[in-house]
Amino acid sequence: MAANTGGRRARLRQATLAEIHGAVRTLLVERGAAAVTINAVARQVGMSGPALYHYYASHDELVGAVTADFFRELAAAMEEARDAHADAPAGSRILAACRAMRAWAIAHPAEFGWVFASPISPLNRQSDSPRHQAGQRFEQVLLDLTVELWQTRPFPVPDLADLPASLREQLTAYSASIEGRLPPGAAHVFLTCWTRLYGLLCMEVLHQLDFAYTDVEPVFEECLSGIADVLALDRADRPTA
Amino acid sequence: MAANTGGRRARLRQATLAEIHGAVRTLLVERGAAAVTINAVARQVGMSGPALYHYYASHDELVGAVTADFFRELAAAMEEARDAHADAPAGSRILAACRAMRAWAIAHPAEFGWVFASPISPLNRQSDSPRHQAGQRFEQVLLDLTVELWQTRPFPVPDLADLPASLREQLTAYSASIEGRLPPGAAHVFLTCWTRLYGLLCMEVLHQLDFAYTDVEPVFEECLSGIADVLALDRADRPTA
DNA sequence: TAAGTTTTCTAGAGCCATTAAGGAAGCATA
DNA sequence: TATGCTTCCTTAATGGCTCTAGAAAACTTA
Repeated sequence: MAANTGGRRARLRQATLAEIHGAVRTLLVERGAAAVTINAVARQVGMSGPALYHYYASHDELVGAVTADFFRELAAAMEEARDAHADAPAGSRILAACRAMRAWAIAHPAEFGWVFASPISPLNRQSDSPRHQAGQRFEQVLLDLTVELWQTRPFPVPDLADLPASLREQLTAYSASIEGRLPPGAAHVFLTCWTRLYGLLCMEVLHQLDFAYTDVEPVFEECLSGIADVLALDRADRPTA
Repeated sequence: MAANTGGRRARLRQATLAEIHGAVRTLLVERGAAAVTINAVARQVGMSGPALYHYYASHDELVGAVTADFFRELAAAMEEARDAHADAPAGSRILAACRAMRAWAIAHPAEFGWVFASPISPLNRQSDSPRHQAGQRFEQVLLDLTVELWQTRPFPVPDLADLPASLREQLTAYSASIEGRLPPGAAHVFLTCWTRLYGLLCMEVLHQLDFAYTDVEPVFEECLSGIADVLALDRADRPTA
């Protein structure tokens, strides 16, 4: 199946894969998730339905592969924002990365919905799936930045003794899972910020805020401002949008 | 189509509708959303697929009708929590209703996922759809409680002049849409709390927190505690879980 | 009992995912 | 150059799905 990575055959295969991914995305954006069927994708790239099974073993796998693309694209957008001012303090780069995340979501609502606001099939939840891998790289971006902030300018953390035992244990486990790069208390702050950000974007994309807001942007900025408070960022570290 | 509401036919029809709703729910809970097909539901109630079209015009409409059930059930659970201690201050009843919301979500994850964490079809977004109606009743619960709190023990609100113009306009519009029961500043506080609560539950249900938490309960309690702070609730108004 | 209404059925069109079996073309080796 | 392996693609077929159409059955009412 997997040919030598350099040959002509391999290059053709890569081109076909790219075309397939493009067709999936086009269908998703223009006609919705339900329109992304194996048959429709195959038609779009000019082959018969079953031929697609030479590239992906199932519909789920195809969806997972393209979703991984989206994760990588989103991560790249955030990394670009992060690195645009490499000399700026970590705090302002965190906010820049968050804004980049929302900007990508606004520019690509269909893709964002697929990435975040849709149930993940069991296949794609396996830790060796491309989707899971790409998701981890994405999570890494904000985590890395938070670690950097923690090391250069530690933010206030709650007293572990004040937290319920169950939460303390979970935070300790999570801290260990990121090789202790953040101690449990700092991990708690990180996760709190992450939850607020992610929750708000999820709701926006799922149209759960439509009943009150037509433009979520100022709400998002207020959320960022809350995050900046929690992370004790200087006023100087808070570029205004 | 619609018979006299009292007759024997009408009663039979109601019974069949109830049986259909029950079958949908069973399939959803036991075999997932993808298993809820017109054919499977019909098989479950012992009729042929097309017969179901005498009750609902489409798969979407059926899903919307059952989702409306779930909204009503959730709203009822919250109302029950709210009314369990009718003499308690509004603040503690708000927290009780929030806990009831999460309790229902935990007890009925599949249903909750359908209600909140799934894209809404255009049909069910129409304001005359049962789903939309039931959703409004649900939203009412926390809104009513917040209005009561605002009237009995007003919480601090931000200075409108400090908010961006766009947000101010949207809040004014929202305040008008609820007949001014909350002024724009109070509406802002309400929506902020609502967003946090909803966002966290959404993420929990969508398994977006699995990478860090195995048990979200203490995280939820912390979120509630934050809400209690924003609403300036007394310590006495904060029953511990 | 006769007419009308409501419910249900079968048949079928047109999708879908997926599997099976086989043909054509590229490519390496004898 | 001839042979055989690999890759890519095809058609055919299975069994599911939504939804439509038209006929039959059941029940209500006059």
